[in-house]
Amino acid sequence: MKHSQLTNTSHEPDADIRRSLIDNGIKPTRQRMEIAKAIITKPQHFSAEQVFSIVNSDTEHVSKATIYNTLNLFTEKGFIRQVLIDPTRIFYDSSTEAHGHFFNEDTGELSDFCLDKLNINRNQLASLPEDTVLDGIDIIVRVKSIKK
Amino acid sequence: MKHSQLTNTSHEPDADIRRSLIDNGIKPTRQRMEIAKAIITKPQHFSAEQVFSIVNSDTEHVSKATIYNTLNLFTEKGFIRQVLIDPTRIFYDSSTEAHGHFFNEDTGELSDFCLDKLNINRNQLASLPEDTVLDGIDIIVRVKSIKK
DNA sequence: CTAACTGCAAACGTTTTGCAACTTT
DNA sequence: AAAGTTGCAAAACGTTTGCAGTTAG
Repeated sequence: MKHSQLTNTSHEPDADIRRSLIDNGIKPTRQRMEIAKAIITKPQHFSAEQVFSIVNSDTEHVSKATIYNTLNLFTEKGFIRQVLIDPTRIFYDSSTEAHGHFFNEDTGELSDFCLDKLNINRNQLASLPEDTVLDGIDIIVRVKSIKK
Repeated sequence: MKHSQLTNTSHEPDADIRRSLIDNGIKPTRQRMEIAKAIITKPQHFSAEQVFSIVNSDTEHVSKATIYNTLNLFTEKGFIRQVLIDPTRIFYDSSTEAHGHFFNEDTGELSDFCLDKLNINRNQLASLPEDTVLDGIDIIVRVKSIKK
């Protein structure tokens, strides 16, 4: 499922976000609301640095430490997820639905693909290591631009 | 030159490693041999730090910068590959064959699984992003220990 | 001899942390 | 007042880089 914007009954976007945070067990402070808003409004994949810029281009201000702490909190709570692609920095994904990533090594572009086509889960679920449960599957398909 | 135990004949393991490096277009210097040896001898998955310790527990010495530079070189040349699992450091894998990784988030254990079962490639190759070619597929299955 | 490689330490960029101040109850 | 949250600056961390000296072919 997507990060839960469960109640879309309200017409105020803030209310939805607040609800969403609460549903994920996150206390909605001003800063967390700002960050959540930035995440949901802006492109699906983002770095901490990007969130920092977006949030602070606004009237409100949030410190870098809080950005990092909050993104970590959001990740723990399952509100967003990390995408480990670039060894030099963490990317985040506002969709927690099962999907794979295309990563273009030349351009840095990151795009999604649907996992429905692949019958991964069933095959592998049977053969997980001893005494473990599935927590998630990360699939990154690295591509390069065709040189002309 | 330092006291080298590297003067060997064809049936010594060093010769194989040297060959292997050359085959990958890597000039076999003393340090690179040391590092390659450490990698091949020790567990399949390792961090730069681990390589540093292994290599320097020996009589010979290799600096940290050279460890990093060499691991990067080895990766470029396809002699090893990176495994991006932990946002805080890069892991490497001495097997470059196509395979997936199980990562136990509780214990940090990393193990392989075979991709033969999965019919990923064909399906996805048809639908790569425009003007791109496949460069590699990384699959990480995250698991957690069952709590008793 | 020349080009390639190495080591050191310093630089780098991202992320985390310590702590005082501020909210919220 | 207690508990939780935030901001700042500094620290910490893994990794990279500049450059002088060394080594390989």
